[in-house]
Amino acid sequence: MYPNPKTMLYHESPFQLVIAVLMSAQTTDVGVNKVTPALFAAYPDANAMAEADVADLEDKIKTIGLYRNKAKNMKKTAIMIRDEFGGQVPNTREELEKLPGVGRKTANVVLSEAFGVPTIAVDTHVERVTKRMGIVPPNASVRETEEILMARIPENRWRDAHHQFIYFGREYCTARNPKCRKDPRIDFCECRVLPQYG
DNA sequence: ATCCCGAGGG
DNA sequence: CCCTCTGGAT
Repeated sequence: MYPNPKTMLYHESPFQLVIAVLMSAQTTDVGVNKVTPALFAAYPDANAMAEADVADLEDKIKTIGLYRNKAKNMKKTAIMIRDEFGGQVPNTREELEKLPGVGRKTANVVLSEAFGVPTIAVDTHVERVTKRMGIVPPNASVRETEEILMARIPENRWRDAHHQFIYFGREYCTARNPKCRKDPRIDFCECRVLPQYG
């Protein structure tokens, strides 16, 4: 199931991936993909976005959540990549997390998608799905969740597993009204009986 | 712990 | 109406 998993975020370079993932916080990838074509047409790389007017960045991404913070962080990130990383997106987690608006989850996505470094980025879907499945204890932090999953899953499958959890969470093991509740094939998922998942 | 924050779904 | 969406900074 879920063959050839990859990010759904539109991008044509590591820089565009950083910006797209930065924008995806608390926002659907469909919503991000709706604004990135025009955004990247105007500002295709770090040098261009570093010179952007923040008000214009806001205007171009206005339809996504948290857009003011994101527009500000996008410009700062572009400037930092231009001035401190020689115009190239850094390929270590430590450097990536120096970029404003880039935390561990975003850095992990960029590392695995752009640079082939195996990671498991823990987002809202990964956390919900793995906790419901019982792979991760309910009270585990995001960081603990990542470590438990890395210990449990072979390294060469980390990247795919990340996407598979997300697809499964999006389409089936949804936050509200999970499909398992009405699926006769499923009789093991605790969502069926535990009211807190209803 | 709180804030940011629009679109889409139920 | 309310909840959720590939979070991060303070």
